[in-house]
Amino acid sequence: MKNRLSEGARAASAGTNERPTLKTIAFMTGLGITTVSRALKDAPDIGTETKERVRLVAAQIGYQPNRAGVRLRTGKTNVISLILSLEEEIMGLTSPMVIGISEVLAATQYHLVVTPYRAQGNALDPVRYVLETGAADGVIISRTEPKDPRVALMMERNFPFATHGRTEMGLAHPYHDFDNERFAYEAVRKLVEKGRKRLVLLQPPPYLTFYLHMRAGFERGIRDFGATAVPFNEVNLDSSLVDIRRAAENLMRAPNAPDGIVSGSGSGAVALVAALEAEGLKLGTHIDLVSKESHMLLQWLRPEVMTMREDIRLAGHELAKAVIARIEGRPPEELQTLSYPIPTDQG
Amino acid sequence: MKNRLSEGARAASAGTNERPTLKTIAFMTGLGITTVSRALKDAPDIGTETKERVRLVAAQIGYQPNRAGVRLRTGKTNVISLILSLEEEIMGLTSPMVIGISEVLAATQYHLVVTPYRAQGNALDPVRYVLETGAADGVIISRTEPKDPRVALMMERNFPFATHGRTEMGLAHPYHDFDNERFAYEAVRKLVEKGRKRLVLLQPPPYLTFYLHMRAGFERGIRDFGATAVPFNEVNLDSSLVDIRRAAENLMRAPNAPDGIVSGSGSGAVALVAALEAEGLKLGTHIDLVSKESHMLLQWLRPEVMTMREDIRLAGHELAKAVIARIEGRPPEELQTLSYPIPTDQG
DNA sequence: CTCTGAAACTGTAACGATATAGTTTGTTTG
DNA sequence: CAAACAAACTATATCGTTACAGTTTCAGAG
Repeated sequence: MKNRLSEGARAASAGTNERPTLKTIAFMTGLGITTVSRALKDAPDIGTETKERVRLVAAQIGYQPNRAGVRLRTGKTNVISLILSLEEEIMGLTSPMVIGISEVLAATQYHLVVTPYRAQGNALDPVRYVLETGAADGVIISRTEPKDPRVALMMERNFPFATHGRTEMGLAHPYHDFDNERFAYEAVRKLVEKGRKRLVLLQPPPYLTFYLHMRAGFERGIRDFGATAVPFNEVNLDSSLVDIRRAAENLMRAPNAPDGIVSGSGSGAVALVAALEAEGLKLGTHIDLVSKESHMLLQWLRPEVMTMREDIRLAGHELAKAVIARIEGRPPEELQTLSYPIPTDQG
Repeated sequence: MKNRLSEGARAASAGTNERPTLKTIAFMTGLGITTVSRALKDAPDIGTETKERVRLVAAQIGYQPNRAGVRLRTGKTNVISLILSLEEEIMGLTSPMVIGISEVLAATQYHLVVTPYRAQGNALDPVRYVLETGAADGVIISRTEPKDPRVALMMERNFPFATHGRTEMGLAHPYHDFDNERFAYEAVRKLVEKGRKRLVLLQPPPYLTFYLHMRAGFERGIRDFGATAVPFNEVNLDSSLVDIRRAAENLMRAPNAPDGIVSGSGSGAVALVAALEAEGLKLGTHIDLVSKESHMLLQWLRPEVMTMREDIRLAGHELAKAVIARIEGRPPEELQTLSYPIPTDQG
């Protein structure tokens, strides 16, 4: 008894600057540490009035559970890991994604840890790291492949995660995706409405799932609206802007050059525009361009380009909510969302 | 003895999937847990051959210290916290900054945690959070003010941090900054060389340190090169693009409109360009524009705009290296770096 | 042959939290 | 009135690591 009292006194009296722990509250309320812990968890075997008192004191002294203590004892990290490709910079998707996720996590106990990997070939490494070290309670990945080994691994281990992009493995998992099929289909429609017939798609690298979607939408559009697809496989959305520009310049000089282009990203469209103009072609006159974009810059500098917005920040919101729901045990089927191209006002 | 043996056996034999701990290694080598811990730390009271053996076994079974254990015992989190404004999205600085920091941290034991805050007025909250909960070993902040309360607080507590941007408090702390004075000075020089005389600056919000720098460079340029400064205080770099555009349109319609503009950011320049063109002005003919930019879009779509690059990814590198060095005890004076505007080839 | 000291190793407690298995108190019941 | 039970609370052990204070062993000194 005397023992506990003096320990408690130390915990409480250091006062001014020491961080309060359960022991501090236990001393202040005269209760046991276990009781305090259980009271704060609203356990059924603690008296109502006691819970009240404990909560009051805890709030008063600004108690916040020590994360290391909880993590060591329970394994719960209260961390969500965003695994991202360092190459993703090119697309500039990182900012709004990080911000979107942060906005949701800010209202929870979760922290966001960014775990990068260098090349597409190493995409599995950070996932393995998280699984092996238990570094997070949940993971968000992007750039999914139809048969994605990361998804396979996490499903097998029953580890909570959400993907930006879908897979095709017959496994239900949480995801958020942009409807690239629809985007490409509508893009073709717009071009054909402008009288364009020979169309090109600046597409994602072929191993990513959304390549399939965008390609499918493009081809469905070609069929439905009666246009012709011109091949353009020398570069893709992961290529450098310089390479895209060069390839596009060659394309436009070739016989049977296209008169309409669909670009899967805003930065890709910038390179395309540069190429077209270098070749002396005028947007809206000789050729038309429809592009997806996630910021507004293209819209402002080249209003002739028809754009459809993809809201990456929203994607961050959805993905964060999905992982958390998954951690809380909600079934994956309920955690799948799709967002649709937002048509931009044409000026 | 028998007791330890059986515990060790459990630790080791679970084998296939349990994560190895010091206990596992202790059992495998026949040593005590303390010895293993000290051996891995290369303590002087452990035999050379023993260290060798321990290291070998540890590597073999892929031992990685449990972060929660270390953190609970020592207080060392192995976390760097990047504190960022959710408003920063506008400028699109977040992507390359996060990536730059990640690239440096990847080679260390540190994880990157992103801690956001909503409005400029709440900038102190996340810093307090980190200090109070010991959530990180070091902090990176941006958008510094001349008298920055965050800097004051962390200096007072002797907490390791680095700032993106300088302060003016007579306190030496690690920072990385872009030389905005030089940028604005050179920008004015370029404009005057083009024959422009009446110049405007789209500047940062006045409470940030780099407002002072950019303003000083601009005014020094005005004096040295013999031009006139036209006031433009209705908007700043934090304003929405729509507001900047509207303000710029008004400005151009006013009597004594400027014939040269310096823009402190690429996205600001986009809004300015849109305004100029809406007013029927042609870049390079009626007016000239010099802008800082961190990506390449402006360069590609409006080569008439003279740009100077700011390498944010490099800033991330420098900041990450600086906090870590500070954590390791290096004096702040040695951890201050400046980067200079990178002139872009004009096409 | 004892003593000293260095080298090499180890047991114990503690960091803060929680799961588990209690204990205490008081009330109900047969 | 004893037995049974529920309500409210608590001691102990544990997660993995490290600081601290030992212990053991052996070589060399006296």
